[in-house]
Amino acid sequence: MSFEKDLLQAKRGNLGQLLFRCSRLLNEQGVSRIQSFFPGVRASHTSLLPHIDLEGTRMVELARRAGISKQAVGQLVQEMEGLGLLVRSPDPEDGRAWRVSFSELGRQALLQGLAQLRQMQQEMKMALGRERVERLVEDLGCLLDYLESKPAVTQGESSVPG
Amino acid sequence: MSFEKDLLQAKRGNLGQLLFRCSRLLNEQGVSRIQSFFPGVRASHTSLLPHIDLEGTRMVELARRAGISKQAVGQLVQEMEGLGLLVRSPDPEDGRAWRVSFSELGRQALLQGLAQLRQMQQEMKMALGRERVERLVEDLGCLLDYLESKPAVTQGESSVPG
DNA sequence: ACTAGTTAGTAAGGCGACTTTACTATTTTG
DNA sequence: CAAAATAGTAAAGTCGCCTTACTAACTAGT
Repeated sequence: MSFEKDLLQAKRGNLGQLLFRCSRLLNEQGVSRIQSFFPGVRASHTSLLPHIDLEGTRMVELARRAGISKQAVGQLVQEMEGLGLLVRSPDPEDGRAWRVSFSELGRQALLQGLAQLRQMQQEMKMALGRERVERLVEDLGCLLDYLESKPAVTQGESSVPG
Repeated sequence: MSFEKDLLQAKRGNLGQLLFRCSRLLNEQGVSRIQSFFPGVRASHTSLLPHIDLEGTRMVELARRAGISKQAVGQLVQEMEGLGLLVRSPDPEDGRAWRVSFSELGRQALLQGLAQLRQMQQEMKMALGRERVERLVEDLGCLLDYLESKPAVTQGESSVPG
């Protein structure tokens, strides 16, 4: 039970740490690229985009898909509506509901954003090799499936020493 | 230039999205395990732990290593000191400075936490295969090196349509 | 048709994890 | 020894959420 050894081992090759830092860096770089040609957009906005269907999506459905509260979605949508990227139109089938969809400007901005992402991935492939990047995507997909399948915490009590 | 096609392609196999979600899930599961036998610890606390040396580390150095402000470190350290996990002692070489180090309880709690992490990684290897997990760690290491070597934004202006 | 219960969305306030700006107390340097 | 740098603290602000509490609209049961 050598504390130092455990500690050292934990520092290098810690999957969680690696994931966290990669995720943060990649996200920062992506967002800063997008902001450079579309100021006002923030990182949190982008989390909603992949969940908006072309024919429009209800806010409650966006909240469900993104895993955040209706109120948070409300705020994000309001901000992006203010930027002219999204539009809300009343749901024809339900007087309480609204459908959120892309404006024409939003569609074009999104296309630009996607082009940036493709370029980033391209640069990454040039630096790391196409194979490695594709392998990474595949392995991460497996990992995500695994993590999402885990039913929260499966653990008996442990005693706290001291 | 089909919008639908681009959108669909972006949704599946998006490295950023994968990283973000894996990172978040893994972190949540790890923290919830740790909390189950050591309540009061929060996710943000753990971000500091790998940077605390055995012989103690100055707060300004912790801030530098963790990439956050001195004030943020100050708050985290204060909270963990309150939990009895860390201790601050005046730096013998500098009257302004304090050295942050683990208390005996903190060391034991950390050992338990590390054991949990090892167990998580073990379960993961059983589910995904040892090879895949090790490959993932290695590839993520490469990706991190690449991302950290990038000098912020290298980009010319793009015109915003509209 | 009318009440009861559910659902879509809004409002207000709070919290966690930071940051910025401004400060004090030391230390180093010229 | 004065000037600049550095370690840490204090206070207030920001961002991205959540919880609680509501209104308005829809749906089902009688």
